[in-house]
Amino acid sequence: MPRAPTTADVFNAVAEPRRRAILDELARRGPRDVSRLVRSLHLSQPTVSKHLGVLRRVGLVSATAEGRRRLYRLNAAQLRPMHEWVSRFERFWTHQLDRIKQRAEGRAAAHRAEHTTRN
Amino acid sequence: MPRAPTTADVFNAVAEPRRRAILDELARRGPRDVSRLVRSLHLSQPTVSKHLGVLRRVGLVSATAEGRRRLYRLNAAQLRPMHEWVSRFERFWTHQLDRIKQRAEGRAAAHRAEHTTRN
DNA sequence: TAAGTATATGCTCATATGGGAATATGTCAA
DNA sequence: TTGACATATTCCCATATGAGCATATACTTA
Repeated sequence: MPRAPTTADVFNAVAEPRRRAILDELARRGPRDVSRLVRSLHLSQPTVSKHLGVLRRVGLVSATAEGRRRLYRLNAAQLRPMHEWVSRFERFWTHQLDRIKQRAEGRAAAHRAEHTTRN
Repeated sequence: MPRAPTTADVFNAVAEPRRRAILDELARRGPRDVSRLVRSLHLSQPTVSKHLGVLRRVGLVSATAEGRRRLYRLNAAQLRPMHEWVSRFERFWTHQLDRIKQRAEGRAAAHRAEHTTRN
């Protein structure tokens, strides 16, 4: 079974640096039309449109026709599951205690490894 | 310029569901060797090894030789930049106030687009 | 209606991916 | 040593991607 259709989920959509750039831009400056994004991100128009297409498909942005231009607006709520997923790991670098525990485990394993075998 | 080598960064590494599963497992149960992961995740051994390879390359896990098996251990700190990036969007779904503000910005921008310059 | 502007799409190309199967490598046990 | 186990790597294949270019679409304005 080859790779699954990727750009169909938020994690993959956001894995593309330029798509993150687009989201950043929309978050910072509010709704923007395509040409404006093209100018601020220094990308070709088709490239921007395609990335916006991916973001739209996963619901991270929505577009409203505004004459012949299209206003894209951030729909950040779709990032929530991702935020929740990463947040589950927050404790690993936040709490001193966990850091210590983790290091201790590390040492134990290293110690074990050192003595069980000779490499 | 075709696509950039992807699995070279954390965002991409984590875009793969099975790789997230591996990280989840390591986070929940602590260090694990490959066969154990193979069994709990119901994936083939080569598949697991390959995914671990990607995770290792981006620093999300580290391995210590433990006899003929290899103990993989989570290195969640690498997720921090990602956590920080997503967190910047947290306000969009957390605070009622921001939600309202966002809509207001949206309207303002729409208004501007309609009335200001023609590109 | 005919240009002109703003966006979206289609096509092609080079490359990345992930899985499966087979195999290499390294390690332990008898 | 030899054979069993644990893990990594290689090869092949089908498919996904992203970029550039050209073109289709839509709306707007002269």
